[in-house]
Amino acid sequence: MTSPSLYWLRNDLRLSDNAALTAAAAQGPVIFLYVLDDETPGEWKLGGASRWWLHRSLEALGRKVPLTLRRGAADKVIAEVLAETGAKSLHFTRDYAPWAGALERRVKDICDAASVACHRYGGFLLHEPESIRNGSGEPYRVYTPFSKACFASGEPKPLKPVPDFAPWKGALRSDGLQDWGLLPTKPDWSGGFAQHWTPGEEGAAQRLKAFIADGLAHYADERDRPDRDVTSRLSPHLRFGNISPAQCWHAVRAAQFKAGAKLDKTAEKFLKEILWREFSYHLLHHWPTLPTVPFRPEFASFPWSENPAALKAWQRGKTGYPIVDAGMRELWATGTMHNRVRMIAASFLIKDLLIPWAEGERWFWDTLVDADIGSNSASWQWVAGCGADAAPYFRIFNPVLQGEKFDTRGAYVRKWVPELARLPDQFVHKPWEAPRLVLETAGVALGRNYPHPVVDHGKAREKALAAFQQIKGAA
DNA sequence: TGAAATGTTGGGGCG
DNA sequence: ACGCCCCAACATTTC
Repeated sequence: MTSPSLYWLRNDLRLSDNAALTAAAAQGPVIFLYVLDDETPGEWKLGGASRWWLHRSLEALGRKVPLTLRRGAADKVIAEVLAETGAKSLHFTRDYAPWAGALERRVKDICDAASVACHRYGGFLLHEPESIRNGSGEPYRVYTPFSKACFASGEPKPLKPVPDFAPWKGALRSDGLQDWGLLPTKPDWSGGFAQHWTPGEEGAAQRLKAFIADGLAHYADERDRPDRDVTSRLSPHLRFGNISPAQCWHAVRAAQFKAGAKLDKTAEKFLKEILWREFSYHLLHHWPTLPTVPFRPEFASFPWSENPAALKAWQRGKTGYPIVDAGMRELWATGTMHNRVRMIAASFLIKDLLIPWAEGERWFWDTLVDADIGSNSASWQWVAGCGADAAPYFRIFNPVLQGEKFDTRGAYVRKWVPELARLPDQFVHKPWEAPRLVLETAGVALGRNYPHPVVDHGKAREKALAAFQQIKGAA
């Protein structure tokens, strides 16, 4: 009888374009093992929204293949399963989190000791972080040359179809998915999530198809508009590997090719966003302290504020700045936030409230369904001005102007901040400027059913610039 | 993948 | 008719 091959599922919860599964299937009957690992040292335990997505993804995958679910430190669990099954090979997709390298080395040692062939594959990224280097052999610290190097390295490899595989028939203990408690109970805040998302491989494929049909043509022009619906919303699918970046890339290229030159600009724009994800992981891999330590060392002495009340107002969408509050409420209700609004809300936390970026990073980690250790930390550092190739610190968003520019008629604000829905366009991004009568007519009572601004943006901006002066020249 | 402050220009009102 | 001023509109610089 052929001995089974062990396929360790990680952030690759799909069957198609999956190098690890393809190789495992070629070796023998496949054991599909997923380990819920809250124990590996140094790891960031999954946040609440991510756990919801994980549950739904595993549920979807479990309808197609028999899953073995175990809980514990992944290396220990793998050792157990190898011993229980006599599997002779292990296959997995590599991960780039700061704690993952050591874990993968321990797994390799376990395999070596048990004479099991250990195989590691890429696929979570288009380019392995080691493979993209600048002229002097260093990792890139600037996005634009990085992205050019990616484009220059050619198109991603052809996609792998779902392999023929035979699930292993041996008896193997598995936890019940329900018993993992990944879904919220008291209270169950996930109602809005189910309306917005279909986690899993099928959902990802449908989302990609819908994006190419409905969003891509306007992506370049309207991707910054939260009142439109042109973004791909693929990020959580990519985060958990419901889809691979190569699948997204090839599908967009195919649509571009089919449309003649018509989609060239907009397709390029989308591919560049995929490359921001690559860049984030490139940085994370080469600078593994990215989640906690400012990339630019002078920011270590930045005079941040302690302000628990303001932090809470931000988290709950009660800052009194409509575009910020709309974003934070969208996040709470759906597990996502439009990209432009993420920048505005993050800038507000960091620069208007002077709260450390890591507080925002932590909140997003818990509330975003696409919370991702690479993109999350790189993006927070980017907004804070302390990251690699970051926005300059003094680029401080004005939440009113940003709202007026990108949510021109306030449709996005009205959707997520219904207490402002009846304000005229002119005041929907700055209710404090509306005359008393206008507020009354719209049913807005500032300080009662919608907060006064927690800070005055003009003064907050001055304060932020002064704080920045304190670290200028420091290192 | 900004915003605000400051500088420059040019058309029109007006003495 | 001409110069002067005002001030949008646009451009540049600074944070």
